[in-house]
Amino acid sequence: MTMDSLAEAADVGKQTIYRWWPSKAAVLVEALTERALAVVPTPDAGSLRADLAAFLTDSFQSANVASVANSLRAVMADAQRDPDTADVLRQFTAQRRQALRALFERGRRRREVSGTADLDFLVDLAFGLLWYRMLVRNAPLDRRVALQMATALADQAGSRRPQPATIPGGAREERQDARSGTIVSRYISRRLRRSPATSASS
Amino acid sequence: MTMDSLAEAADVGKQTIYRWWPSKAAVLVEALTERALAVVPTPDAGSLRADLAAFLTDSFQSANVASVANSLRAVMADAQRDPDTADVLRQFTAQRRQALRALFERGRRRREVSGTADLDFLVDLAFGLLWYRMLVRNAPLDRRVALQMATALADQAGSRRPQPATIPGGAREERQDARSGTIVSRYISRRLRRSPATSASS
DNA sequence: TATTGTCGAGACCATACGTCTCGACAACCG
DNA sequence: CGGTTGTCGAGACGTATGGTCTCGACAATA
Repeated sequence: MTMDSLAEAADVGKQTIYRWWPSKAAVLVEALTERALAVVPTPDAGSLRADLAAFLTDSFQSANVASVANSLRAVMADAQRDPDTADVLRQFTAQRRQALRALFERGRRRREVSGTADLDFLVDLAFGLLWYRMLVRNAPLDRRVALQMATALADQAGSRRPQPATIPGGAREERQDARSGTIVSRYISRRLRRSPATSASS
Repeated sequence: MTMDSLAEAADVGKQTIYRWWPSKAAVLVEALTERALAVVPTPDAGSLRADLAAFLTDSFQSANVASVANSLRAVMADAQRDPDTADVLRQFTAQRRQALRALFERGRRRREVSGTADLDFLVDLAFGLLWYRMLVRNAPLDRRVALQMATALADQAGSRRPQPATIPGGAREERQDARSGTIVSRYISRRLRRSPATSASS
């Protein structure tokens, strides 16, 4: 997924790509957005579970197409280093979350979703598993899992359990470490100080 | 999170780090593993939900410490480019999943978990949301969310709903695209062919 | 005092994003 | 028909970063 290989595959100069798009992430996300909108529509399937099953089946199937998954993985990786890429990724994921959230809101109008259900939480459950398995590659993302997810989400959405109240003093921001250095540099110092010969020198 | 900055922060030469660890990912994961084992124990809290609440509260809290989250994000990003880093990350996540899975298995002995519950699915729900919010940074990972997750997981684990059968022809492997090039290079070609002046040249 | 092994420092190589330059070519204009 | 302008493909270049290599310094030991 390098820009050189993309330019060569598209038979254009690298500079031409940068003439029309501001960054690598912009191109990837634009192509992915177009595909997502084309492939994963949200017709009314009659029930919340059926809506979810259709959306998730299509989404999971896209995650099984190598070049789609590779593009998503590349954007996610770059987003961890470049704030601009992170912004682009956030816009893309917000759009995808909104598409799924709309299904829950439709279900709410059908009285299939309880008034206390936390839709953001449920949406992130779905995309969380999708991204986790796509990034870690520890388990498949097949149709069975999509249906399982649809059932679990519809079940949770309908349950009338009260949500826990927001804790007043809850730490929302990332806390910077108190002591100097990161946990890693401190770990390195400590590990080397204590008889480095016993270290994991595999 | 560059190796130069880590070496400087630890007051050692870069080569010294590479003398005792095979790669950057190895150092990060070793430090993270030590911290995870030290900070997130798994005592028996009496019930499945209480066990989950303790584990998830601690895990989410760690994800709110900047240097821990940054290290995890760096390993995840590098794993998408380097197969060796991917292996190290898979070992780390497998260990974390096993720790959480053990809580469900304890719950199963307590008859709090139904025999048909898919523990791998439930475990990936939890870590999926944790990683998703840590990587995308779209919503907080506070104690309220941890408790919400504990409730939802305990609920799903106890439900006696039959799991969908595995689809026989389910595509487990990533399919390589049929046509040549990736969806991105094809998108670039198409977009530039059709009046590039109308493109998103923001 | 001489030998040996590890250390810190920094040069070095490879990769990849993004920029800059240059010659070619097509469209348009006088 | 010939000149101007703007975009194109190709590729050199700058920068950042992971990982390797080299070298002088120093500590332990005989």
